[in-house]
Amino acid sequence: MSSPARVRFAPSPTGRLHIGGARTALYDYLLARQTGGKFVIRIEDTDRMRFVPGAEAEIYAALSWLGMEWDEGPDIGGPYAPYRQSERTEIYLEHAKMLVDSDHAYYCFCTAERLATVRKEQQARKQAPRYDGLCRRLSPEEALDRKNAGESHVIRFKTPRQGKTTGIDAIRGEITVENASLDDYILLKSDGLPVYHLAAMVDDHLMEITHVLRTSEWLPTFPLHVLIYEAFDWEQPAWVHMSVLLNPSGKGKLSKRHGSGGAHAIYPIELKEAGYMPEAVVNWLALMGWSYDDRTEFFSMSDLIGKFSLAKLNASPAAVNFSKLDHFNGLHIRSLSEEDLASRLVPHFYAAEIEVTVAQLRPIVPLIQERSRTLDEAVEMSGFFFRDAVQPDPQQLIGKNMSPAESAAALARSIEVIQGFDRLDTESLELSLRKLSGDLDLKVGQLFGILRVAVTGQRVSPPLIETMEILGKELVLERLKQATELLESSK
RNA sequence: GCCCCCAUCGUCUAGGGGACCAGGACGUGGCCCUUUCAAGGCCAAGACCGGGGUUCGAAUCCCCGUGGGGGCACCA
Repeated sequence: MSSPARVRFAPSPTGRLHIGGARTALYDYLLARQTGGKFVIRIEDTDRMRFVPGAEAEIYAALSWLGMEWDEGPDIGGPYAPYRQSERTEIYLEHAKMLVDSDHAYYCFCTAERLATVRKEQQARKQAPRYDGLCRRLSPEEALDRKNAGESHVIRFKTPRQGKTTGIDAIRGEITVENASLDDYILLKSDGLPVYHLAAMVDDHLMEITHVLRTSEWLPTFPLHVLIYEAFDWEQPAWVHMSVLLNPSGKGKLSKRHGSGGAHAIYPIELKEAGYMPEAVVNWLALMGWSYDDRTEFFSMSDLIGKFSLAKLNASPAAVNFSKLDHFNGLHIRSLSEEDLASRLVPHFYAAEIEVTVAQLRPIVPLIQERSRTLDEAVEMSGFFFRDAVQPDPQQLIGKNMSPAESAAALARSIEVIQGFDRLDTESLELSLRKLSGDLDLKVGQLFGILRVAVTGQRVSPPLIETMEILGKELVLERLKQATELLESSK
């Protein structure tokens, strides 16, 4: 184990937390827990225009649901508070001024309009859009005068015009760019608030972040960040640029909605509502861009904490595969205790307007645990247990290769057989019904199929005999009779 | 247009010069089991982007091409 890592998840509250962000947070969390370090949350809310109320709350909710507890953050504080960038504005201003004083940055008075014009001209000339350096040439005295006169200004980084800058990425090694390809990026906006390039660097340093995990979208400006650290004469953290998540088609960055036919949720909170379990989502997310070996794929959070390693992170982008999430969810459902599964099912039954208790659910859990891939699927399959009545499709009450009359007769004979029981017990009930199918010269599947639809109202259900036992003699007879009538009246 | 990154089955990946006529998983197809659906078991199809090097030897190293992704805001 390496020395304790201080890692931060630093989302901006501009929208909902999606699975890409959740995966970044997961790797942060794993690294922190594995090394006995700290997992901190920092909210990067320096963009007032894009601020979305409620976004921060959902970030917390999603991380909590996924099982990642943080050690420091805006809501719980910590030794490096405040953790919300909008509450740290003086710090950034102070640091921006430090860079001006050391000649690593300068005041710029260009208006947005001028910049737009310059950019347009450059693009027309097929040149890379970049600041033309007008204010970089101002003398410090003149700049200070204009600034003191109250002229609106920003602070720009004085990117070296010559040479190259190299940064070390933990996944890919050296990343080198020509400084000339970098811009004199704005560090502090005219509203006095910092931009990511300044705020994140300052905070990462001040908060003593040891590993910066972010997506590869930051690779192009990575050398700039290295330069900023150098300008402050700070020690570089370990830089880790993870690959981005792609749409299932492999075309383009993961976007809000997509789908071949149906759309899948890309927000953890929606996944939760759709019946996926946090353990499965974590397992699934962990494997998008990271792997352990050539065969192990089932991981609990504590497995991951033990086995995660930056060295096994993959540099190439990964297309999201939702059918694999279904698979993992099934795996995790099956790994739960029956008691646990029952209690997790309760809210999903409520969502389907079926009010049940864990105790009521307990007996049916063994019947559905092996055959459900999502919690919602389990509800769909077993909802009939708790509904007052079922509505079978008359067409489905007709057995395979059978006439309606033959089906009705089979139903009638089944009723007789069941009436002979004091209480339904699986062993003898199965024996009796199998015998009946022989007597009727039917295949077991034909008879059971009819009974299944009659009793559950569904073609797909848990095993028939066990289902009947749980339903009980009275209810089974009632539904069987109802089905018979349905068959008669639809002739 | 410029810059950066990436490149193994449809998808996620193992592989870091000989152990590879390339392994696992999802998905797909088939079979078995079977009261439906699952689960489980077995089997099958399915990939090293192309071209040059380096080397006795390249999926693995280098170069070029191509393809894909990302970035080029007073967003993050």
